[in-house]
Amino acid sequence: MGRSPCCEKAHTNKGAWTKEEDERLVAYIRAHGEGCWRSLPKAAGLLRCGKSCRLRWMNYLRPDLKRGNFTDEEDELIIRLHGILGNKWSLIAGQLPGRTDNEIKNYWNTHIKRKLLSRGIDPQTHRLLGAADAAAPGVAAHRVAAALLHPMAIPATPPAKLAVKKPAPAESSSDDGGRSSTSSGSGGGGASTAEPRCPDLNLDLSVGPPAADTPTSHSQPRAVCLCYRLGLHAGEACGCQAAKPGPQGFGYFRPLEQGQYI
DNA sequence: AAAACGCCCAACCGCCATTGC
DNA sequence: GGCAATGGCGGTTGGGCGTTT
Repeated sequence: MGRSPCCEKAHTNKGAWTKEEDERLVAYIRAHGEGCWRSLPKAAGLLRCGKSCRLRWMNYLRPDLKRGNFTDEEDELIIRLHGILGNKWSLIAGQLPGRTDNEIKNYWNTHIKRKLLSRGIDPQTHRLLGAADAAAPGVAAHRVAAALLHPMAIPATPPAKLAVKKPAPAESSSDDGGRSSTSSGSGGGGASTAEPRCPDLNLDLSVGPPAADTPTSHSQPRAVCLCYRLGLHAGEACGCQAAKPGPQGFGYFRPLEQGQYI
């Protein structure tokens, strides 16, 4: 069941953008804002597919983008977030102001993977390379790797899929909003289901040595609830908002401020 | 100096989720 | 409820550029 192409490829440019195309796109968005990407190319006089325009704007032309090398702090943050979120580049990008998912993805593939490998850590699983077999039941070797990376927060396994849905359709995209509202603003899907989301994340943020018998029992349980960051407040749809570090052991973290990192 | 090689990153592609009719 | 349109995301590709031989 193939889908129709997003545009008439016969009449669209491909490949690198020219300066003139960039200027047209920027001028149009400045005048009209980010609107319907489908119709934007025609309205802006561009022979480009709408998706291509969106990508160009998001990844290159947006005025709030931070260019230049990643700092060591950003490096470590990406590593830690990847440990929590897996290849959810848009979610990771949501935690790094001025960075795009594409940029982070590229940076991961070109730099961080090698960096982790040089540390003897599998970049995909965040486990120590070759140590998984030796791990005793319930004592995952990657916790050791996680501890090497950072004293907190590496999950037992990256979540296969975060149950993320837009909490409310009300706010349309604005500035970075399209991305951040979809990414960090999502997660409200839980609002429609009684099923607690956070336990699904399987966040294992133990710091000390885990209890030998059960993987989920920790002497000093500690976890980050991303629900808050994802836009859930006051107990919406989250089993962990009970969240006093109580029986469930979930800590409840404030959303990050600008320039503040996990 | 030139060819070969490797790296980096912008852009494309295909799929999935959401929205509107 | 079903379908099509659209937006968004993650994986992959390929051209440009710097480095090595």
